[in-house]
Amino acid sequence: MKPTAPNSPEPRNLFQDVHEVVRLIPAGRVSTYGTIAHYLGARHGARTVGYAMMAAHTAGQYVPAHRVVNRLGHLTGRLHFATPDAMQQALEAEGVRVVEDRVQDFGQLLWDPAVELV
DNA sequence: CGTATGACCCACT
DNA sequence: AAGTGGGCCATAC
Repeated sequence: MKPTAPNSPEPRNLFQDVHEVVRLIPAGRVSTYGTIAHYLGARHGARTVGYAMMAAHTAGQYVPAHRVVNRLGHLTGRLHFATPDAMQQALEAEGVRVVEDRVQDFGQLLWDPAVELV
């Protein structure tokens, strides 16, 4: 990869934090980029969270990126999965109803780490 | 080494 | 009230 700085034993990039938070999302629940970003303390970091999702496949651990949607409950990243329907099928497999790439009862299924994770 | 791109959200005019 | 631009991190060429 790339040689890290001599004083950086653990490069805790924001991407790593995002990946870890996403991994904490329980099955059957969904979260949003803005919510995670806000939890990390980055008001304008929502975009960075989205970038982290795309780079999720670079993480050593599995990241349930299918449980992360935009604030509108829209499956924005469905085209980035192995198949266009992989995200929707994964959500439905967990009991999440998805219609036209839109999560039903999104407000109820929304998982906020700052609230649920106390 | 510098430039460009990529799953978004909020604030301002 | 609606529309537009700005702000952020990391990786690849």
